[in-house]
Amino acid sequence: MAVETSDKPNLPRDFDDDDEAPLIYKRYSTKKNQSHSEARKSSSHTLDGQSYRQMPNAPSSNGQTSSVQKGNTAPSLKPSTMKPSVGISKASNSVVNTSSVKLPVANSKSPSLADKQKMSIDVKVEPESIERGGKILCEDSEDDDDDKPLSCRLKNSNYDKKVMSVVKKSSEESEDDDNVPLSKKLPGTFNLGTTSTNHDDSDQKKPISKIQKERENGSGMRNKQDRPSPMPAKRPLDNSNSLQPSVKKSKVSVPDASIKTKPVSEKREMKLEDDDDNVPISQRIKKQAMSGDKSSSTKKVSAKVTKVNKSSSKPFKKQTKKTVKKSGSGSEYSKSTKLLPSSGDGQKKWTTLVHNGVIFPPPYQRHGIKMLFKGRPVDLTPEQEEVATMYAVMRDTEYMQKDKFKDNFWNDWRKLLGRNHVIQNLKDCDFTPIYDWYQSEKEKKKQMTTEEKKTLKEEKMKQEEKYMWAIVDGVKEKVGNFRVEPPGLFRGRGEHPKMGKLKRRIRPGDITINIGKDAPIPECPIPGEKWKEIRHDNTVTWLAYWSDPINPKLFKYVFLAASSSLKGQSDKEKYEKARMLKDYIGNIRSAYTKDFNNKDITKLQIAVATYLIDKLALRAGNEKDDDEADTVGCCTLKVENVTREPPNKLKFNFLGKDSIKYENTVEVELPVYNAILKLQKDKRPGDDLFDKLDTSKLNAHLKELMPGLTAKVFRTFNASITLDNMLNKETKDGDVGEKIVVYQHANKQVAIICNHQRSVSKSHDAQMSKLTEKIDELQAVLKELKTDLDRARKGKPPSKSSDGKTKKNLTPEVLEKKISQTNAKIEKMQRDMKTKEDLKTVALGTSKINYLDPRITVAWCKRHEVPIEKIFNKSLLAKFCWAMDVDPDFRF
DNA sequence: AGCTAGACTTGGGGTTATTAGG
DNA sequence: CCTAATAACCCCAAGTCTAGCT
Repeated sequence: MAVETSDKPNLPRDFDDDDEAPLIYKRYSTKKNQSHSEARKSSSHTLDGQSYRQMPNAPSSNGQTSSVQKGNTAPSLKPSTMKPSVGISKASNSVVNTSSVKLPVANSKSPSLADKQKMSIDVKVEPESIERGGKILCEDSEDDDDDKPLSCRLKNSNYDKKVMSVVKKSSEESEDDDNVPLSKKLPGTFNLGTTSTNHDDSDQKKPISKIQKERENGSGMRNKQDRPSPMPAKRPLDNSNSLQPSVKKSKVSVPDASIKTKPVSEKREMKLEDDDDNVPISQRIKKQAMSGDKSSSTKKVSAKVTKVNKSSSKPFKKQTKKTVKKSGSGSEYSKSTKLLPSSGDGQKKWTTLVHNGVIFPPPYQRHGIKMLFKGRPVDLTPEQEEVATMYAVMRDTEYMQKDKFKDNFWNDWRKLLGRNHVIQNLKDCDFTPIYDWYQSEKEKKKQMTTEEKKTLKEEKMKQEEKYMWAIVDGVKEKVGNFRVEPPGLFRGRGEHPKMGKLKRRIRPGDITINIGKDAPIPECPIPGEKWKEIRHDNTVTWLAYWSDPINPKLFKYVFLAASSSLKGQSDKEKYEKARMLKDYIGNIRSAYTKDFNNKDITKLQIAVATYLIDKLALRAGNEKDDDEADTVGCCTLKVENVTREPPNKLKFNFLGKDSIKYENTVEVELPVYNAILKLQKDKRPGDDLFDKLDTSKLNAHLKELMPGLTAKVFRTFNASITLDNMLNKETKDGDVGEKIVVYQHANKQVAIICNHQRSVSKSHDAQMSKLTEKIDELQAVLKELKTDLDRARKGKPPSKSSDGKTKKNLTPEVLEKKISQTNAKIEKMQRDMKTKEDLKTVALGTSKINYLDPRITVAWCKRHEVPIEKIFNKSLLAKFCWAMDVDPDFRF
C-alpha cells in the first residue's frame, strides 16, 4: 500500500521535509511514511511492501537461520560475543551479525509474540535496512495511526493484527519472492551489512547471489542514491524524496528489481536486541570466562581482551535498530532505522554524509537606546552597544549579585570601549534605559496575536529547514544543533571563574565542516566569508565544530539529533554494556570488598572508590583546571567532603557536576568506614581523599574486571536495574493511572540515587500556600455541610452561609453525598501537595533521558498495557525508537 | 606512564508550547 | 475564553573517556 503511494510521489518535496520534521506535521503521516521511506532509501518505498512480506518469510528465513538457532536458542546475535572472533576478521563479523535472525521459532504464524519476534527478526537484514516492518505496517494499515497512541501499536494484539494484515497483503503481492529469497536473502543481507559501506567493493567481493539480493532489496538502490547525492548540494534532500523514481530510472538495473518484487525489504535486524538479550548469556558466559582469565592473568591479557571487545562492539553498529516510527510518520520519530554502516571496520561511522552546514544568528541590530554614565546619556558604537545590552538584559539574574561576573564583564567590555572612553567604571553605569527597552520589546512580542506569531514561526522554519537535516548513508536524519551559538555573556554554573566574560560572535572562519567526500560543500551563508576548513573524516560523527571562545581548548560540535540512527545505536550499546555488568557485578563487589583491608594503599583506594561509585552512583571525578568551577567527583573527593559519624556512617557533602550539591549520609560496612578513617588520617581538609588515584587508573582497573567497563557504567547499571526491579516488584493490578504512579515512584528513586536535582520553582511556596488555602476552604465547606446535615436531619433549615444568604434546603442524602465528595477532594489535594513537595527538588527527566534503558519501560508498558506515550514524550519516543519492539518479557 | 587534544554524553535552567483550572 | 501550572524543548555548560604523543 504504502508502497504504491510512495511511487506516486509526487509528494512535494516539502512534504517530505514535513514528514520528517517531526512533530509538527503529522497529518501527512501516511504520505510521510512513504516519503520517508523514500527519503531513506530510494528503494524503500517499494520495500515497505516488501518488508511486510518478509515477515511472512521470516519463518522461512528462520529455517535458514536455523543454524543460528542452533547456536543458541536464543538469539544469536550478540555481536558482542562474536567479537572476539570478529577481531580476527572484521568482515566476517558483520556477516555474523546479520544473522540476527533470531528467531523464533518458526512457529506458526500465530500472531502472538512469535509474530512480533518474527517481525523483528525477519529478516534480512540489511544493514541499510530501513524501517522496520512493524511500524510501517501499522501506518499503512491506518494512516491515522500516527495519531493513535503507540501503545496500541505496541500492544501485541494490535501489533500483530496489523502485521498480519500487512503480511497478507504483501504476501498476496509477492509471496514468492519472499519465500524464495530468504535463503538467498539472508546471506545477502548479511553481506550487505558488512559491506554496505563500500558499495563498490562489496559488490565485487560479494557473491553474486548476495548482490542480487541487495539490489532487490533496494539496498543497492540506496547505494546508488548515495552516490548521486554528491552532486548537487541541496538536492540530496529532495533527491531522497523524489529520487526513487529518478533513481530507478537512472539506475538501470536496479530499478526493476527493486520495483518489482523483491522485496525484501531490508529489514532491520530489530530483533537483534532481543536476541542479544537472550543470546548474550552464552556469550556472557564466554566473556566471563575470559574476564576471569583476564583478571587472574596479567594485565596485558586483560588489555587485549578489552580491545577485542571494542572491536567487537563496533560490529554492533551494524545491527540495526528499529524504528518505531510508524511510518511515515516516521517523521516523528527517527526516521530510519537503518543500520549502521559501520561495518566491522574499526572506526568508520558513516560512508556518505551530506548536510547543509550551520546557520548563523542574525547580525546585531542596533536599537540606539542610550545608557547612562553618571546620569548622562552615552554614545556607543554598535559593537559596544551590543555588549552593553547583553549585560543590561541580565539585570534580574543572580549573576548581577556576583562580583566575579561584573569584573569579568567589565574587563571584556572595557576592551571594546577603549581606555579613554567616557565610561570609566561599571559602578556608575546605568543600563536602565536599555533594560526598559528590552522589557517593552518583550511585551510587544507577547502582545502579538497568535496569527502573527504563527507567521513568524513559519518564516523561521522556512529559513532553517535546510539545515535541519543531514543524509547519512542515504538516510535522512535530523541534525541536533545546527544553530551556531549566538554571542553573549558566559553563564558558567556555580562559582565559575569565567562567568560574565564576553562570548564573542562565531563566524564562518571559525568553523570546520565535516562532510562526505562526494557531497557538495555547504555554501557559506555569510557573503564574502568562508569556512575555516572542510574535512571528510568518517571516523567521527560531528558535522561541524568551532572552538569555544571562552575556552579555546574546548570544541563546540554540531552532531546529529538524538533520534538519529547513529545516536540510537550508541545509546543501545551503552545499555548493553551496562547489562553486561550485571553478570560481573557479583565478582566485582566481592573483589573490592576484599580489598577494603588491603595493605597496598593504592588497591585500598581503588576498592573504596569503586564501592562509592557502585553504592552511591558517584561520578568518576576527573581532574579540573583552575579556570573551572571547583567541583568534585569520586576520585577528586577531598578529605573535607566526607565526615565520619560513628559507628559506621559517612556523611558526604560536596559540589558535584554543575555545582549541584551532593548531601547524603549513608551507613557503610565497617571496613569501608575504617578505610576512610585511614585515608583521612594525617591529611588536611583540602587534601585529596584518594591521593593515589585518578580516573584513568580507576578505569584501567575496572577494565580488567570487565571489558569496556568504566566508572560511568555503574550509574547506568544501577539506575536501570533499580527501575527494572522496582517496576517488577511494585506493579499491581489496577488502572493505568495507578501503574503510572508506580513508574513515577521508581523513576523518582532513580533520580534520587543519581542526585538529579532541580531548583525549587520560584512560585513553589506560593503554589503550596494556595493549595493550603484551598484545603482550608474546603474544610470550612465540609464543616458547614456537616452542620447542615445535622440540621436537616432534625428538620431544621440550613444555616446561613458566610455571606448571609440563605441556602437551598437539601436533603440529608444530598448533603452526605456532598460531604464525601468534598472529603475526596481534600484527600486528593493533600496527596497532590505531598507529591509536589516531595518532588520539588527532584528532576525525573535526566534519568529517563540518559540512564534508564528504554527497553525496560517499553516492555513494562507492553506487559501492563500502559500506553508508552504516557511515559515517553515525543522526543523520547523518537530517541528510543530502537527499543520499541522489544519483547515484553525483556528484563534488564 | 603521564599528558592532552578530541569527541561524545550528561545536566540543569530558561523558554515556549500545551494542558489544567476557573 | 483567559490565566496559571505543567510539560516539552532548547540551549549550552560541564562532565567522561579514548587515543595518540612524548
